Amino acid sequence: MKKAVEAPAERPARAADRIRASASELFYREGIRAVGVDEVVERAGVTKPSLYRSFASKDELAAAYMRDYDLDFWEKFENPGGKSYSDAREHVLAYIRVLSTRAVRKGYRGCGLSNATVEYPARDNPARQVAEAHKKLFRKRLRELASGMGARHPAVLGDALLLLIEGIYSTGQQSEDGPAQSAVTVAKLLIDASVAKG
Amino acid sequence: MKKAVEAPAERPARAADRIRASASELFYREGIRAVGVDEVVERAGVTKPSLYRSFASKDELAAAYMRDYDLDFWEKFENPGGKSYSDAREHVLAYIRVLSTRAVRKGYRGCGLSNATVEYPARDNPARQVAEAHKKLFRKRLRELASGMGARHPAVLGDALLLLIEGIYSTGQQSEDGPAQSAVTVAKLLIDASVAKG
DNA sequence: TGACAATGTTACTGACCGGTACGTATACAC
DNA sequence: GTGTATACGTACCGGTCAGTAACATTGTCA
Repeated sequence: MKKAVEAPAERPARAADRIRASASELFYREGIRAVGVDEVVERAGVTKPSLYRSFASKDELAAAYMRDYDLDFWEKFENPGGKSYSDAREHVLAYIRVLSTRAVRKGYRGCGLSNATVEYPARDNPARQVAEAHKKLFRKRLRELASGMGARHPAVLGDALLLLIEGIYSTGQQSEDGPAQSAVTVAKLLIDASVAKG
Repeated sequence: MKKAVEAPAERPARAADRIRASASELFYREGIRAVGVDEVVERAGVTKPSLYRSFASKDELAAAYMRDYDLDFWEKFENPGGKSYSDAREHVLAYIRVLSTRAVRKGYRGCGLSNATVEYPARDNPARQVAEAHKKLFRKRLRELASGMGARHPAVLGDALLLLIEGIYSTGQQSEDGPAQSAVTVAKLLIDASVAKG
């Protein structure tokens, strides 16, 4: 036997990676301030010094969480439900459909980036800075898609969609069966009213 | 001389009231978890035992903050800009106008109730419970106003307005000059598209 | 004057927080 | 083997957190 049949590609998983995964889950579910570094390392099955070898501080770990979240977001946004879309209208509607389905379910926690902005009002916080940069790009992307839909005022439709989506993030964690139920209908209304007919 | 010219109506201000005021300001501006009880009492100019004579715990103080915020909110919502409105459409638009003006300014911190929901995901948290109850009522009130506008589907228009407003709260604290700029335009679009013409 | 209520003063607790000094195990190089 | 680098753990630090015990002080009303 060469290498045994077990462990085909499962490397030991670096401590830093385990910590990132653990932090992402805990920070998202419970909030960043609510989770101590001890809890993060315990869940990761490592020890505290391992955390501080890879991350300068808890704030920097939070920033890493933001970057991971950002990456994950764009994957979900650009391929909602695992599919890719060429039509801008269908693209956005698909994202909102998937999102609002999640958002009316129990335990939904909204957008990790928006939540971090609530937890850290100070502009110089590393996590917040990642979140702010993300939101700026997201706004630009939505304007782009609004343009692709043929909106009379792409900036306005882009903003409208952004406000709607952030509204879903927010209300989704305030109650189950919240207004996110109506999100797809509202989005259609918004788009149709913004796109020149004929 | 009777009572001297000074102090016309400024009673000493009960410790509990000073604490409520101090907590409201600090909790709103910096977040509840970010502010310690020591900071609250110091700003109030009182001492810690005074806090715990009037409030059972920090969580209960936070709940009191939520109730104060709730009261303040309804005053602002029902009389936007200090005026009262009989027309539902004008009423909602006036609120959104005032809100979005605040929301594009530096240092805006969104809705204290929504923020508390982000900080405390656990359903049994006292502050969160007040916030959840508030949001339920707010949704109902918006549906009522949508009905007053003559919407074809008041539930949908109510939800649309709620999603929009929560979107303003959220994006307003993510950046200055955010999408809240477009909020009034979007609200008009939404209302006009939802109300039967003719 | 005396009694009561509200508040301040001081000092403390135990738990938890973020962060670190320092020792240890493994693996590969020579 | 011995050196060396990497990756990790044990044990601890000082500070801050929410919350409390015991007592002193004040103002008010009778």
